Amino acid sequence: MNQESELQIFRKYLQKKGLRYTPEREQIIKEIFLTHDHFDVDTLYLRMRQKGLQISKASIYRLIPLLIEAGLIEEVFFEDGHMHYEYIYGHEPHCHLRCISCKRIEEFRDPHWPDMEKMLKEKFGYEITNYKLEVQGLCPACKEKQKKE
Amino acid sequence: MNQESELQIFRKYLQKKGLRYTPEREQIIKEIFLTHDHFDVDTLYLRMRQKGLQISKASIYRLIPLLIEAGLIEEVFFEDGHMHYEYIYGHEPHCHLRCISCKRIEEFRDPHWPDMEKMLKEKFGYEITNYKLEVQGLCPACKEKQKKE
DNA sequence: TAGTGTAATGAGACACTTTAACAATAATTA
DNA sequence: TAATTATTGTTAAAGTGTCTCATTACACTA
Repeated sequence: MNQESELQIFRKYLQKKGLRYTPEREQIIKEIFLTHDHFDVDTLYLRMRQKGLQISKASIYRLIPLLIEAGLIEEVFFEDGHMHYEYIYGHEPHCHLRCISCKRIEEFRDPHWPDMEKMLKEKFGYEITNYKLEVQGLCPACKEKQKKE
Repeated sequence: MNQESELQIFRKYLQKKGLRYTPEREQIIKEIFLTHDHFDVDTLYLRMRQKGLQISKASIYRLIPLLIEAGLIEEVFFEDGHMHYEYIYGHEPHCHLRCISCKRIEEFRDPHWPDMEKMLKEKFGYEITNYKLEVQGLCPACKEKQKKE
């Protein structure tokens, strides 16, 4: 791929803000970018500890708003008492379809989004920065299970 | 209007579940339905206290999942460390457009939702129960303000 | 009407996530 | 080198939401 790497993006962002690129931040970011998946602070923290990386939770919490502002990650939903995040840079924008029974999450593209964005810009005058579409329902498997009961 | 009242809906729901319709629950529900607006637990609690209605927070917290399951309210977004809810029964389904600067929230209809719902049913086999579309951006006023700076 | 079982309540304790304060440390700048 | 500023880990604190528990209210039956 010929797009800028996440680290480059982030270093530029820090530089612009007069902030520092520290070893701790690098380790956290690399860990996040390793899986390119949903994550939350606690599992990220534990995963790093298991690898022997000793980073305090506070540093993770402090890093998250920076990564969000740099456009690398995004809040996706609040569940089980804490926020879940998602790596987004270089990913196709997508929506979440979650089963209310088994909690499984599938991703899908919203083909209408470009139209919607245009409408919101024209009709409401907004400068759109991001959007989040979350659909809840029963997945096929859980639907079957409910029938049998 | 000739639709069932919220209280009727809720009483039916309780009956079906073998739960009880208590004065406390009635007071909370009436307070929620009074404004038909977004709310969170703490402000609802304080509002009731100011009116001299003494309801414990625990009762509000306990009631919320019931109201959600009865289809009367919905979680709308998590902000400032707590969840915000919205009365939905009898309301046109709508989406939220929020300004990241002034926090103002506007509502709009998503004309593409019926198509999307159909697609998700057919392509993913889901039985859809609800959807939440939240768009963030800069409102016209804040956009102007930023230009001047 | 009395008795029994279940649900609901308020109060407070509790668990948990996230933020803040602080002193120590590292990087940057003059 | 000295001064400044950002960052870190630790610890404390704030805040939300859940749980426990004793008590109360209700529904049902005898």
